[in-house]
Amino acid sequence: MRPTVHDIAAAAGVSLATVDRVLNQRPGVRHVTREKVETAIRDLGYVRDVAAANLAKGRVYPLTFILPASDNSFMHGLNAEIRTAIARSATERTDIRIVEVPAFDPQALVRELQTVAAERPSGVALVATDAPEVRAAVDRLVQDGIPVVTLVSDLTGSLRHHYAGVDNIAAGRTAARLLGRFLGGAKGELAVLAGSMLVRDHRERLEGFASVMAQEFPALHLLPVLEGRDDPEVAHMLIANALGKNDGIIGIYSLGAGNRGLIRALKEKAIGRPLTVVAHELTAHTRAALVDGTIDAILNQDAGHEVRSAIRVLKAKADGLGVIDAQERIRLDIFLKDNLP
Amino acid sequence: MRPTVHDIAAAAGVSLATVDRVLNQRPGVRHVTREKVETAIRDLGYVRDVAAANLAKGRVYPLTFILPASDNSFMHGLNAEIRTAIARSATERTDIRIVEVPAFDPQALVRELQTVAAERPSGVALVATDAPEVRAAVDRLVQDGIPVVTLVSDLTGSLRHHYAGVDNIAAGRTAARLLGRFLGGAKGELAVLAGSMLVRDHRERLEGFASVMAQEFPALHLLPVLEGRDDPEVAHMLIANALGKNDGIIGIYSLGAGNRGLIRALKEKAIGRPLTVVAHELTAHTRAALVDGTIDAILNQDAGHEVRSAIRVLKAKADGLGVIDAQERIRLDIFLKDNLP
DNA sequence: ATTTTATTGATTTACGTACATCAAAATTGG
DNA sequence: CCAATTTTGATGTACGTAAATCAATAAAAT
Repeated sequence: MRPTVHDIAAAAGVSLATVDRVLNQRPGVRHVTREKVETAIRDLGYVRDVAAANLAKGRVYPLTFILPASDNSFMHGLNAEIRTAIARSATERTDIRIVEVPAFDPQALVRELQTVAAERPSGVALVATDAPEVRAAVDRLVQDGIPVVTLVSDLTGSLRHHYAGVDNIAAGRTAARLLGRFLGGAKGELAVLAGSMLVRDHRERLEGFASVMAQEFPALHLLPVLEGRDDPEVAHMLIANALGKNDGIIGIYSLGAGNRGLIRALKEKAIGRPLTVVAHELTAHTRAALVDGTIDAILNQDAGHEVRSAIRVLKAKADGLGVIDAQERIRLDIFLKDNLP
Repeated sequence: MRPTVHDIAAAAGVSLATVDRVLNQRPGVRHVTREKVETAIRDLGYVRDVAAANLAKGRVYPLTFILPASDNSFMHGLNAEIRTAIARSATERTDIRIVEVPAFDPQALVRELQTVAAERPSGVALVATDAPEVRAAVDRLVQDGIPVVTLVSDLTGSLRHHYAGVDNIAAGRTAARLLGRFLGGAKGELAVLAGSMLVRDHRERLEGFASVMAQEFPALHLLPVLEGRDDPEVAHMLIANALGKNDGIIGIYSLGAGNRGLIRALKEKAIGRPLTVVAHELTAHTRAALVDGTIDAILNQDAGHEVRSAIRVLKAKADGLGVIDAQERIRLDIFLKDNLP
């Protein structure tokens, strides 16, 4: 049987009230007594029954998710996953709120972080915009004792407790090797379509991609990055244009959103032309394109996993508990047409 | 605030005891009364607080994992993951037992299932051997009201509640496409190394592999399957032998265990020879081989995820609750040297 | 109409923890 | 050494549910 507070009290030779004071760091316990209790806790291997504790406290976890107000499939999907999690709130004792802030606007994000901090939620998850002032604002939250996890886009160098997202450098490297190997030693040019070089995850993907290409596939030459602002229309224009005037393009890496435009351009301009395409994010559009052969591979991060992981981690941190690292690692999914879910 | 049993009692105009009788399907409630209570439950959207219920019941979930006594890295890893889960038993209210049975022996598995059934655990997870008598034994367990999930290897057509493992046909298809694309249109022969064709997952992987190869890569010719019995020594002998007498082999698909022997054979016999290799299961050996270029891609199933998923599902089923399907889907991991965890 | 049986209500205890209150004991300061 | 203060103990209530007991009522059988 697992030890209870009663066992601790008996073992330490103190009363239940004292054990409670130690456990919940309430004042009024002498140093030596506190140590006796802590020793007993360690000796018996006591772990607080979180379910019972939460019941007694009537605890709920108010969590705030701060997302950029971007209009693309991925963000819509992320939003939907959070709303699904909200639907489970009753059973999970969470009280989740979604806040949207203008995309790519550090100031707005900082202001929102301050507003959120004032509400003292049990935890905050945010899609980080990579800027020093955001880092500072996050650090302030953490120092205030509020657990923070970054979602999808990390904020390295900050004090955030956890990052629920994929390793984007590895993603770029993986894309490069897939593309390089699929092209089987052919010589030619590669177009790279990104959302914006101002976003950290896009920069990182490009960095990983370029480095593997340079080292291992010298026969493939990278054209200057096309910035589609994650907008299908812009992406369409850029890709159609590039394919139109450059016959040497044999491969495309789309590392951002807005793939709807990319796919349309491919269907118009690349008929009968051998083109190997690797894109990010599995959506209805990219999925169809993968099945019909327009796209050769899709790299994906599972938004549902990211959201559930963020919630688990925030709850655990709020309770001062550890997490199962392997479980919280967000994996890079590689989809070919054969292993679609 | 979420409704409690008291609210249900008030709404239905009955006493707490009656609500309890309905909720826990105890006898002594008239049909009409039962319906009144059930209506109130539905109207108020009552969901039982599982944490409080478990606390009151002092509930633990005795779970039994039945594994084949196979001596390969994957089974060792699976075993280790279950032991890790056992270490979390205290906080998760589980009481997990591992039982080993001779591998590939339906009779032994059936006997064990009967023994286990007699102990009436809250749930059973088993690595299924595909045989009619096993199916029947599993069905008996399920009809007895004991939740059953298959682990790693499924038992289609049985009444098992859930399968915690990957889609092996998709895995084989994916391997075929990776190998085919990496070989870039070259013409030649492919060696396939399996454990045993008596195991369902191996048969399925081969089936998927062969079908994509036949349909989409006609220039590649499959040699007869080599059965290495998941044994490194046998695998080494078979592969060394095949490479020695067939110069036309340009690719290898290893769909079972025993990759240590495969890797050794490759290092001895394939120096300077262009060979594309796709293997299953990420272990210390295959990982090193992927990094040094001996293997080109590894397909993997995360044993930790499988075990945690099996436990979550068994607990949920034992409580008559639903599961989050997307969360319980075991994904096929594709590892290139760039996205290793 | 009376007995038997089936339903229902009322009430209590328990699970493990949190938290509050008041009294008792120990320690500290002067 | 006494008073003031700090520390500790004892005890009770609460959280939402489970489970048991016993009394009370209703319905069915005789």
